[in-house]
Amino acid sequence: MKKEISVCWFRRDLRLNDNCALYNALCSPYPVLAVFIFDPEILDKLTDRQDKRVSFIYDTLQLLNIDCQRNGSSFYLLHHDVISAFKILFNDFKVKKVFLNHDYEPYAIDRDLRIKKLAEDEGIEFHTFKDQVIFEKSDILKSDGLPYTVFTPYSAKWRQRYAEYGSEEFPSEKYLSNLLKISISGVLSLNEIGFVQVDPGLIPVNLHEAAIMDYHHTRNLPAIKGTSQASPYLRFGIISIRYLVKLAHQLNQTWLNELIWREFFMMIMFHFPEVIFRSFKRKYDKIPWRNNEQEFDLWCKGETGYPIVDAGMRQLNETGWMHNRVRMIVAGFLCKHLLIDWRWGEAYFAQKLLDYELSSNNGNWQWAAGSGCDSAPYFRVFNPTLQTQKFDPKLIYIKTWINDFNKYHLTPIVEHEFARKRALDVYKKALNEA
DNA sequence: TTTTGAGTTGTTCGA
DNA sequence: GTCGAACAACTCAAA
Repeated sequence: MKKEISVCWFRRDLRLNDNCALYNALCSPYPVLAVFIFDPEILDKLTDRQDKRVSFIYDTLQLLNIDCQRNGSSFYLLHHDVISAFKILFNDFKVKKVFLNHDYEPYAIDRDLRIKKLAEDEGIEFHTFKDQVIFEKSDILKSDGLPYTVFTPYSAKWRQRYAEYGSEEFPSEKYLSNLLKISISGVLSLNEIGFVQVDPGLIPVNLHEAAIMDYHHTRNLPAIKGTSQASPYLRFGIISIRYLVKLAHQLNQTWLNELIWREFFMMIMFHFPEVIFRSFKRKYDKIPWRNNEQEFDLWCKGETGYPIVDAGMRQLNETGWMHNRVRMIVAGFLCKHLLIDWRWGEAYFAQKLLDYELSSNNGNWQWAAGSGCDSAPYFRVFNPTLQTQKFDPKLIYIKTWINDFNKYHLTPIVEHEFARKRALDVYKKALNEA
């Protein structure tokens, strides 16, 4: 007689505390099996067999497994396409209910619908929840019922809603004794998934009250730890968004705004999934990008001859993280100075960033290129030298990421004033003709 | 329906 | 050195 259970399918919510789907699963009448599926459809697209993010996920799952074991359970890891994985689960157990948290990316929406159908065809209940954002999909709409495309009014409505409803709580951690009592032998290794174990080298999160309260003063200075560096943890749901928003709401409205931007871009992608391939402002797809591959390669390697750009790219290449101010500078440089399609930069960041998240990466690249909703006006061209004077005047950040700065004598890939005028001309012409 | 005010993060130029 | 205007109009959101 197979055991009757509920399955909680983890994806980008890798925590046992304050997890909405897990909480609801644990409150179901059946013991809960925690499951993670290494999805070949996602993993096979990764070019680096030493991808730090895979190790990061794997390490996190090991920790969750230890917590499960404390409760007499195990975290069940599978490596199959999702349909096969669920067929295995449905075969090995008498699964009564499946619980999971929403994921808003087009691939994930389609994937989850396929599993929903598979489950329901077997007479298994399929329950999904909002967990990775405070407000999702169409929670925040204009008075005419359409989604916002301008951040500031969206943000105002978001705050108003948050003030009205506050934050819900899903104390899943209190009910872990309802996990299925099971011991799984032969735990899946990273090698079996096709990856090599590496140290993700994560920077610890800085959520000290004082740091958050100073955020609006320090966030633009890449040489100091003025940002929370929470993004990789938030991206995989290791930290709960409800917890971060609560902190932000109490401590710093500028920081809260950044969390609202995250939800804004997720909402934009949900309603306008075509932004993955096209400019939000379609006119901007008329820009004749130069797309010089040698120049792109130099940008990737951090050899443009502009120290602030090169330092940023080297920080990204070495650590998988880049300070936000510097992300704007390097992104603007690629699009404006080099006139390279923002999609190229977006794809490179997607490969490298530990905190890579489709909607934020896309939204921010389109912002830098000027093509996004509510983006920088096209004639705003960052001057790398001025940006350095303003935000890294003592060259501390630059010297941190450019080894032996005294021997750094790269000729600038393009002269600023020339590139600025060229960008303004090309953009102006393309937008006027469109 | 029309009007009004506003719109993440800058830079350059010239008075 | 400081400051306002130009950069470019255009679209959005709300009253």
